[in-house]
Amino acid sequence: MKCPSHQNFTSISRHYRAILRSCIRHADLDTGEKLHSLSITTGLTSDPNTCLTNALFQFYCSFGKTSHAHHLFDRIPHSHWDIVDWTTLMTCYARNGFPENTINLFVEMQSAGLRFDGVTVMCTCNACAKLGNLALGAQIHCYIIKLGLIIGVKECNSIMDMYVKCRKMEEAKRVFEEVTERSVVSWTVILGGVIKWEGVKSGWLLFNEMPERNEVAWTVMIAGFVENGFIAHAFSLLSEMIFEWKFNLNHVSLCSILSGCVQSGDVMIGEWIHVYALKEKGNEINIMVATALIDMYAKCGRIGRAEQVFKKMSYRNVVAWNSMLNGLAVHGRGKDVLNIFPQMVKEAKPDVLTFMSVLSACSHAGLVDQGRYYFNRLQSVYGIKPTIEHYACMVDLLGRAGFLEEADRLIMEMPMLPNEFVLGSLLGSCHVHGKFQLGECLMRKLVEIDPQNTEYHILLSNMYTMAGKKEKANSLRQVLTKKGERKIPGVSSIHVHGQVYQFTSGDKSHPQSSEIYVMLKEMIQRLRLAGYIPNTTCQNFSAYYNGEGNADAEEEKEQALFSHSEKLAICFGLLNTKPGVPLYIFKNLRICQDCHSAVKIISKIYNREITIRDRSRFHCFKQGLCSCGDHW
DNA sequence: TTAGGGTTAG
Repeated sequence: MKCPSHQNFTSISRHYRAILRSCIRHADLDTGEKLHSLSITTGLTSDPNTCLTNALFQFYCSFGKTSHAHHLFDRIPHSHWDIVDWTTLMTCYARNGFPENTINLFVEMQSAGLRFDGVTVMCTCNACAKLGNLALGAQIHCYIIKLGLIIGVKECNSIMDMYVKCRKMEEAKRVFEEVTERSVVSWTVILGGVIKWEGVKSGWLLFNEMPERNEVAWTVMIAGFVENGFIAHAFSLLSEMIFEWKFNLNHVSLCSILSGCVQSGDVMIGEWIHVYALKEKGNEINIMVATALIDMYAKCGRIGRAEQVFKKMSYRNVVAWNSMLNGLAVHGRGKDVLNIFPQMVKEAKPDVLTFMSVLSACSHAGLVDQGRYYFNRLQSVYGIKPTIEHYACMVDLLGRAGFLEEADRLIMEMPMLPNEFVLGSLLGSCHVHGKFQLGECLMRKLVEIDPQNTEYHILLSNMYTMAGKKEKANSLRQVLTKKGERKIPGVSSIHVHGQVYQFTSGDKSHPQSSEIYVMLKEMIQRLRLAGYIPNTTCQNFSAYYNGEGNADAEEEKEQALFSHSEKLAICFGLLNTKPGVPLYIFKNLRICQDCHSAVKIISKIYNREITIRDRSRFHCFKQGLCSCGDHW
């Protein structure tokens, strides 16, 4: 090919830049990339002085292609770098999930002696907010005050947001007070913080004080109600926003509200959002909304609905696949995860999270060989360096299945130091499989790593109790008494007719309490007739914590078991729903062994499907069986 | 270049 003359270069380069600007405007990544290839083959970009490099850099930044953008940034001669180039790359990193790179660039920029401007403040504070990096955020704020720099409302808003995300409400409010011309964004930043850190009720008072409210403010308020289980309020606000104020929900609002549903476990609002999204967009829902729907349905116990949404998607990226795989994994559908995984490989490149779902699916379903198979191929076949989370999944898988020595060996071979999740998981397995020596050794290490956590003492003490080693169990109790620490109380929530009801162990605060306890008594009788034997082996600590000092009496232990929060929630559900209606319960801790076997029988004798989401997974009880197949 | 609400885990 004949080499174009310099004049040609300049004119072609000008055309290319115009096309790239148009690609940005029309979200046309494909054409821009083709143009980039063409510019390389024709030698247009060989001269780094050309403005084309800068245009390509801007182009990749606008599409969030961080590595391409950074490569081009490096190709711009350093003498040509200006503050716009720096902040464009920093914003690109902050927006696309790499806020630590934004911070690194900020530090680099400072050491290069460049002064920062308002945009630098905004994107760096945004990165600090995302990372919870209060130290740097506050430092930038102090620097601005010290130098007496005059900044506008936008910069103030990002500083406020940084404080809000770092849970420094007083500082955020102080900045808010100082802003003379507050915008709707200033108010919304504070609103979000108040809802999160001071409660949804305080947020509601503030929302009503706001001089102006746009769709973001409405979305924040609604999501706040949904997250906190105020479903009726959320519904009335949603209809006011849409029908009276004529606001639309965009894909961000939809995702935000769906994420609230996941927090509170409410599926009613989630279904409403699903219908809205279908009405707006027909059959093709935005990929992020569809992914949020999959996550919401899966985490609200409706795995079948999640699968329906997933199957209807015409294009599925790695995030969509991960949501589906994770949903199936927490529902104990390990075999399905392994069955659809080859399909995923054809459609998207599996990442770190994919394998966490695959390995935890194997773990929850007891598929040891398959787990080993994928773990051994992580690096060699999929090019993924195993993280500590992968090791934790693997230790969990091996430990649950009784391969404790293999799990222990794996911990020794790990290239990083084990954390409390890895060791805690193995201690749990020692508890199940009665391995004292290993258990004792693990607990010593765990106490060093995480001295505040009392769960490990409880586990080990229960192990001693089960083995009849009362002295050792008692000495551990004394350690806890000295420390004065208390166990996190178990709370179960149940959704009935769009309302959330919460129960703690032995709870008598509900207005229907007497009815609930009558129901409970009757239920225990029916359970006993059906062959249920209370499992009090792990009960000594609960009774102890309930303040029942003479907890040795078997009957007291049984009573404590009977009033576990999930049993109370089930009684409430049975009393307040029609026969055959499935019950959905959410628990903050792991379901105990006794409740697990009791609920299996309850599902049969009351002919109800009962789904319990505990801290780590779902248990769907149906006709005397649990979907976890007792692997948990 | 332009602040606030957003999808996968822990």
